Amino acid sequence: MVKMKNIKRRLGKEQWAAHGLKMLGQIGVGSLRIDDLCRHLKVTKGSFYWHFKSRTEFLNAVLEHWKQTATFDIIDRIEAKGGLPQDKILALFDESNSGVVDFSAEQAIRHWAKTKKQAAQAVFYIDDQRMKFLIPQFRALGFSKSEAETRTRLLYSLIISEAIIYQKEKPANRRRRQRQCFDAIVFPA
Amino acid sequence: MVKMKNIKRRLGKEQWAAHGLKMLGQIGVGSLRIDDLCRHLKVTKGSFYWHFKSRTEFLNAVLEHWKQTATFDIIDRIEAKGGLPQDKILALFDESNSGVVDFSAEQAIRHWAKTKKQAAQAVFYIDDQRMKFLIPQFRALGFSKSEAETRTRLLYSLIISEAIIYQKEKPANRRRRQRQCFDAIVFPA
DNA sequence: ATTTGTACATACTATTTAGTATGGTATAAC
DNA sequence: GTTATACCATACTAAATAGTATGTACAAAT
Repeated sequence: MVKMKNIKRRLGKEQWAAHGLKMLGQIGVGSLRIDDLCRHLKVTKGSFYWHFKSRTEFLNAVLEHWKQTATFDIIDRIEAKGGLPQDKILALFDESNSGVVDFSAEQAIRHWAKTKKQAAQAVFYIDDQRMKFLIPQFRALGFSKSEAETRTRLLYSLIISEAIIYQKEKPANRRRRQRQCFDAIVFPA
Repeated sequence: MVKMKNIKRRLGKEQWAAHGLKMLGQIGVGSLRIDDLCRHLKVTKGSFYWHFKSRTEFLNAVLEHWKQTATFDIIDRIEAKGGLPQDKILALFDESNSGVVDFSAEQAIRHWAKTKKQAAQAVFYIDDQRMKFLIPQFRALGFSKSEAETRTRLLYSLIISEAIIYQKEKPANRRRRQRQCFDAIVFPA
């Protein structure tokens, strides 16, 4: 009754948010113009301002969408799949770099967090959630509490950096290099 | 018509670039407005457009300033000081996190690199320079070529992440945590 | 003291942009 | 069918913004 199917042409809030997140990742908050967004979605501002009362409200929706898709959904998928601790760790690492999930907005949002408190809170919360997921996996591998925290930090730093540092490598080379870094963290000699 | 009563200090290109870089780190390229920059420097656009023929040209100058201050100057200082390999590595790590050098623009520029080819080239070049500095230090510590590259990557990822991941820790705690990560990379058990 | 070149102010234009007002259209519910 | 609601277009306004034109102030060299 309440739920309504989305037919091709007409857009819902989620689709606006999804496209907003995509643009955010490409050009950043400061450059995100409503006109451009509308042009990209082939609609006009009349539509935009029906869904959102302001640019700010829209950006908040984008932020929520990011929290959901770039963290909760990923962790849910991994937990549902199950497996050994090292498999879960590897799964998180892979999802972050295989383009399955769009990590291009990470950078933009982290920078955005410097000026917007809401973005800062979201980023802090998300970092915490992701690391809280990783720590028990390392503990299950036999690392001490302190060691598990350190290894989590190292791996999380690697994940973030891989999403941020510009690479010119061929995919195969990159994967081999990433694997070496991964092993150095998860399976220290 | 109004006479100038106050003697103001006049600005050079470097000072414009330095303030530009500072603003860039705070708000990002997309939000960097010339009017704001002028207001911040307490001058008007007449001055700005005397030094730079356009916003784009100004941003290029900012980029050059970043390359100089955030990389070349740092490496020069460390090399001048000398010391053991592990000391140089630690020095680079410390300079990146101790607020001695303003790393706040790193994020902004890396994101900027997604849309501006010149920024992308600069970032790639700078990453390469920094890692090229680190690799020989690890080799001097006895690591194999492959191992040295992996450890360099891990440390560099840590450096970038520490500059990007929002922290709420007390400085003392943070330094201890960083030290543990550092040791895990440089002095593996 | 006059000239020269650097640095800045003031006042303007053209364009872009967020947001509004209002009317139209497609779809689901009746 | 008709109606209600969700979605979108058109046409505006006011403010912001990049860039220009022109005149002024100051310091150093001549």
